[in-house]
Amino acid sequence: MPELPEVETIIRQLREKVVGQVISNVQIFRPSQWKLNDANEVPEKLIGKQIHRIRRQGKYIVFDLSDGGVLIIHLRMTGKLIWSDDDFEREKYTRTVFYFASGGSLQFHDTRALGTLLFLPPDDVEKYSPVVGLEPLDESWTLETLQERIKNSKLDAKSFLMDQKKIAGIGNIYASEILFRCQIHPERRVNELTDAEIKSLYEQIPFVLNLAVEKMGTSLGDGQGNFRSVYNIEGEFQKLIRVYGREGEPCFECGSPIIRIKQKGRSSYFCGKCQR
DNA sequence: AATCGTTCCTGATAGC
DNA sequence: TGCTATCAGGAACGAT
Repeated sequence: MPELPEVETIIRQLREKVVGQVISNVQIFRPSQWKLNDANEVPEKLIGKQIHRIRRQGKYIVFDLSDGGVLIIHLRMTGKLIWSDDDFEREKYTRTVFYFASGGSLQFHDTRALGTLLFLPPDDVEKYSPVVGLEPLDESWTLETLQERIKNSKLDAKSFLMDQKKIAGIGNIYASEILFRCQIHPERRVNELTDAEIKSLYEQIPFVLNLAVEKMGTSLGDGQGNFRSVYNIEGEFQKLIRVYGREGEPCFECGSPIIRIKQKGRSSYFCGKCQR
């Protein structure tokens, strides 16, 4: 499932292939995934537009077009963006394909079809922007701003990390991994954390996310959500996973079995001995 | 204003 | 064997 490191990996690879390119065609096989748009009108509005810049906002992929318009894609759980230099076989779950004037195409592939796409013409850009919280890899990431957000929240630590309006980009895998490295129990209320624990979060959140970017993301299991980058290759961070998906297996630090609980309907994995 | 529960979707898996 | 029920997950949405 693409979280910040996976989306960052994707946009870095997309920049090599797509910036400066002009969209020559758009094929839409699942119109319902286009939000706030009549999908029928999307191709004619996008054809001829040049990709000026590609950036990431939380887990959103944002394409800035040369005329001031914006294309926004969110991959949710199973979305993938796969580049092809030449002809390709359209797969069963290819939902939208973007073609480019100087050759090549980008397939939006999404098994569960929960991903979303959105086109904003120049006049509408101001009306809509993905609402995301602190960016852990930006200069705006400071101990003071994190402390302030934590003090004003009654959420448990896991839910706090997952809340995109608090911190942008952390999903289920990295939330568990970060809390393990900070030795914080996922059910602790954030506004009851010690200063040392908040400092640990402040340092470990960008550390873990940066490390995962270096490893080009996490590709776990062989299920629908298994991450692939733009060139259809796996990441390497799964080799560094300490707790996620390891229920019942021994903690690498102390040997006691990793525990799985549900918080807000999501699985959390942690070591009951190492995390307090 | 902050937080909670429901909904979207489909392949894999468990249970009968 | 073949069917049905449940689960996984992020975020928009409406309710509290």
